Amino acid sequence: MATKAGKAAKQVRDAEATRTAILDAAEAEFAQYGLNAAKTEEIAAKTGVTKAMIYYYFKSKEDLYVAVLERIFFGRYMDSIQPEELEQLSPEEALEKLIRRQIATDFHHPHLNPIQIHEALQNQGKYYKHVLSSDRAQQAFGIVTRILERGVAEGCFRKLHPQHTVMNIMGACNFYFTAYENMKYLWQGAPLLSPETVEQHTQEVVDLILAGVRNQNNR
Amino acid sequence: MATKAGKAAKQVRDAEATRTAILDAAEAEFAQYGLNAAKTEEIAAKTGVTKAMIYYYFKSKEDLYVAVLERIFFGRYMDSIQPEELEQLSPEEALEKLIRRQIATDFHHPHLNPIQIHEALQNQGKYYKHVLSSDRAQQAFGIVTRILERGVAEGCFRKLHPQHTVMNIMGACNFYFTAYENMKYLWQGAPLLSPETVEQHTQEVVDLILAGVRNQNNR
DNA sequence: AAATTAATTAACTGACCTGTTAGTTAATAT
DNA sequence: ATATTAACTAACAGGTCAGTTAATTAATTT
Repeated sequence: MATKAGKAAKQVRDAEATRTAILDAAEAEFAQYGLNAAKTEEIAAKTGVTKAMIYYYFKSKEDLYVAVLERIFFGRYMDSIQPEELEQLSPEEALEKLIRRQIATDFHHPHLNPIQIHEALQNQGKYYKHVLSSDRAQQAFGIVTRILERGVAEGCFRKLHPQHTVMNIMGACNFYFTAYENMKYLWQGAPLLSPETVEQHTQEVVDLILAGVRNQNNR
Repeated sequence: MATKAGKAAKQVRDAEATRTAILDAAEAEFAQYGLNAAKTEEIAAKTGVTKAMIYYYFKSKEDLYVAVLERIFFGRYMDSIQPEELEQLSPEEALEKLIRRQIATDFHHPHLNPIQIHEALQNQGKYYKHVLSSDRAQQAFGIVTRILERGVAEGCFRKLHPQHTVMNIMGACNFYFTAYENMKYLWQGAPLLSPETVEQHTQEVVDLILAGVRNQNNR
C-alpha cells in the first residue's frame, strides 16, 4: 500500500509484495526450525516462488534471517507492548497491562517467541545482539524494569530484584506457549490454545504476579 | 561399572562406555540444535569415534534422539525432582522444595530444558508423546498438581487453577536458563549464569511464587 | 509499438549430510 | 597359540541443500 498500486494486489509482479511474502514464509519456517534447520527451498515453496527469488531479495539465508529477526522485534514486539505508554500508569496498573499485552502479543504473533528461543539456543544470541543492544530495545526494557523499581520505591511492591522479576514474569507469560506442544500430552482434554484458555492463562498470570510482587505490609 | 571391568576405564574397547559417550555427545548436540539441525557427524566427532559407530549402536538419528529424550527425562529429570517425596510435606514446603529442585536440575543438567523446548517447537512434541503419556510421567505431574490442589483445599493457597499455575511456575523457573543467551545483551555487567546469581534467581522465584499463591485472607 | 528495465524461473553446481559396506583391529573363547 | 566374536574405521553411495547462472516474461519508459 506504500508504492503506487492502482488496484493493488491485482498485479502479477509486485516486488514489495513478494519480498514481504518471503519474509512471512521465512518467519514461519525460522519459528519452527531456527536458522540452522530451516530450509530455503521450503521458504520458497511456502511463498509460492522459486528459491532463486530469495537470493534476488536477500544476500543469503543468514541475511534473510536477520531481516526476519529485526522485523519481528521492532515491528511486532515493540509495537504490541508499547512500553512508553506504561510509564504514565501506577506500577500495579502498568504491570498488569504489561502482562496482558505480552500474552496478547504471544497469542497474535505466535512466531515471535519461538524465533527468540531458537536464536538463544542455537546461536547463543549472536544474531540478536545488535537488536537487543539497540537504543530502542535498551530503552524499552529500561522502562519495563523501572515499573518494578518504581513500585518498590513507592512501597506498593515488596523488596524484589527488578531484573530477575522481569525475567520471571516473562517466563510465566511465555512458557504456556513455548511448551504447549509438549504439555498437551500431560493434561489432555482441555484445548490449551483456545481463546478462552488463553484468557484464563492471562488472568492466572496477572493474579499470580500481582500477588507475588505486592507489598503485604503496605495497606 | 556395570560390566566386568577389572581396572575399568583402562580398556581400549568398551561397548557400554562408547554407547554412553555417544548418548552424551548426542545430548549436547540435540540440546543446541534439536533433532533436525543436529549433525551425526558432529556427534561422532564429539564422541571421538567414527560416524558409523552411531549406526552400530542405534538404528538411526531418530532412534538415537528418542534414546536421548528418554534417558534425560526418566534418568535425569524424574530423579532430580523426586515428586513422590514432596507428597509428605505441607503444600508450602512442597512447593518451595519443588521450585528449588527444578532450578537446581536446570542448572546441573543444562541440556534438559533445551531438548524439551526444541522438541515442542520443531516436532510439536511428536517424539515426547510416549514419554509424557507414560504412567511414571503422568503420576509425577499428578503429584505436582496435587500439591497446589491440597494447598487450595487446606486454605493456605488462594483459589487458583492448578494446571495453569504449574505451567507458570515452570515458566518462571526455566525462562532464566532458556533465554539467557539473549538476555545477556539486555543487562550486561552481571554474569547471569554464575552459581551466585542462580541462587539469587532461585530465591526470587521462591519469593514471587509463594507470595503469589498464598491465601491472604487466611492469617 | 519498440526498447529498456525489473521480476521471475528452470536448471544446474558443489558442498554437505545420512546411512552403508567391506574390511580391520582388539578382546574373548577354545 | 588360534579361531571366533565384538568393537571399530575408512571410504563411499545417494540424497539434500545453499547458492548461482542464463534465459524468460512482465512492467515501464521512450
